[in-house]
Amino acid sequence: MDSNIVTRFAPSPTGFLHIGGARTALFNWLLARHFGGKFLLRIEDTDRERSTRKAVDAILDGLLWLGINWDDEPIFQSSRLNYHAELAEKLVKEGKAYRCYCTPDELEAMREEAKNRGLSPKYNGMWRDRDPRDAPSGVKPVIRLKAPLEGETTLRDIVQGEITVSNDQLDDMILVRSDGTPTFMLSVVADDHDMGVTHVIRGDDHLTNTFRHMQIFNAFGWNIPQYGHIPLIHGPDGAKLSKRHGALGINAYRDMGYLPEAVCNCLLRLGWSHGNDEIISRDQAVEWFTADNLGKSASRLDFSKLANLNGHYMRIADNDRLLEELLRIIGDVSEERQRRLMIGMNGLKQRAKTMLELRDIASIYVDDFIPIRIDADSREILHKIFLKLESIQDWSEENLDKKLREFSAEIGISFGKIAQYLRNVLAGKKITPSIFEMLVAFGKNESMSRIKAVLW
RNA sequence: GUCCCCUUCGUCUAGUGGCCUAGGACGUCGCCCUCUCACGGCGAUAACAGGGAUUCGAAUUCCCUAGGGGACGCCA
Repeated sequence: MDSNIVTRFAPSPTGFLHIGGARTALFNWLLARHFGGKFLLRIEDTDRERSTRKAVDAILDGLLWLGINWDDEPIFQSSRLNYHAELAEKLVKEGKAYRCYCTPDELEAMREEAKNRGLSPKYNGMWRDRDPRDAPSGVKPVIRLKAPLEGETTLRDIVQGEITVSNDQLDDMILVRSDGTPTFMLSVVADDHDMGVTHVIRGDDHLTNTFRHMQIFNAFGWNIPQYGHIPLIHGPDGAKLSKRHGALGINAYRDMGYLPEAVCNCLLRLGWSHGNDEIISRDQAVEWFTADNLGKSASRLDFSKLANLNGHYMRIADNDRLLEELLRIIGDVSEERQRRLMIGMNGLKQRAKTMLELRDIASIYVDDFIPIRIDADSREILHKIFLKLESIQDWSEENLDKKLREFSAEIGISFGKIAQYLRNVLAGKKITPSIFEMLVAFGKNESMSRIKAVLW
């Protein structure tokens, strides 16, 4: 492998970019970046019924959000349909493919028969060597590949190792439909060849397709790319990912408050490892990633691990970036409140595992103040605290800390008690960042007026 | 039904014949730190699916069984 490697991600735009697709894209991207090659994008929109522009946008946005960029312009497979059909025609001329006039009913009967005989359900080659002059009139034919009948096909998969399948397991697949449009099998092969793709990492649900793809490559006499089939990601219950659990669009993860670098890191560790390393930056991943350490067994997405990773990336994230992202979630707030958020961000971000949690904790700096009610004893102590605070000029965390601890010793009330009063009065909550941080974030004026509002 | 793949703590994984009385991370549970909550630190918990074979020696190689997954369309 060298800098000439070309990888690709080829989603079909029939829905959003789900977590499995995102991981496939990430692996291909990393492989290309690691070796200084190219990462290309191909939109497989040949199923006109189900493909939508909206889905294309969702996929592109999702990739961009994850920081996965692609080289060259994305290729839309639909624009190459005629060309693909011509290629098939060429194979027919060369005797490597043929027209088949079977009806759906006949095909159904064949599969049924094969099944009854204990074989895998497949086409029986009925028109393979039949004279085209026997063609029934009025039936539009499909074009099928003359696949080898004997021998076996061996795939040297860069993840799964050597896999051999007997050729009699594979039937003469359809290359061109009766309406003249090429099938996925043909289009993928032709496009991968034309795009110069050298390495394909994809889900192992494609494993059996790969043997078919190889036969088509061979029919054309083209070089076959290196394949690496990675296991699918399963839901938390071990079953196939479905809408119920993790099969959400990547945008859903953003909505749940995850940072893209956390999602990437989590995805990267699902099926790939580098010794005992867990937290792996993007640059580090590019440096370390090769197909050698890809795992062969299926894995599940663990949200608590994602959350842990996300907490880490939030803690090391720039405060202004977090503020920007927070404002995106809660909408715009006054300058004064933004100022408080920025001052308090260090304390806020280490208490949140997701942006949503950050939003909740940050509410103390954003929500309108509602004075709590206190009893007479508390009022007396709070009044003393009020007078003390009023006398403090240097409104810094260090000085407030020093002065309030001295004060605690003077009046013989534990510092914990004092902190508890202040916390409750300033924020109206029992769980908050440090009281000094809040005092500074609110500023002396606001802090004093909040205490006043409770006292009187 | 046929073919293919997979199987180490609850989860993600390290491990490529001796360094493994199996390591790390998340989770969980304790303790410490401490103005609450977090963060951080320390510790505990917990796994080689089962059975054969090869070998002086097997989580690591081979075979069988079981369980799980995937593929068998004029979808991609």
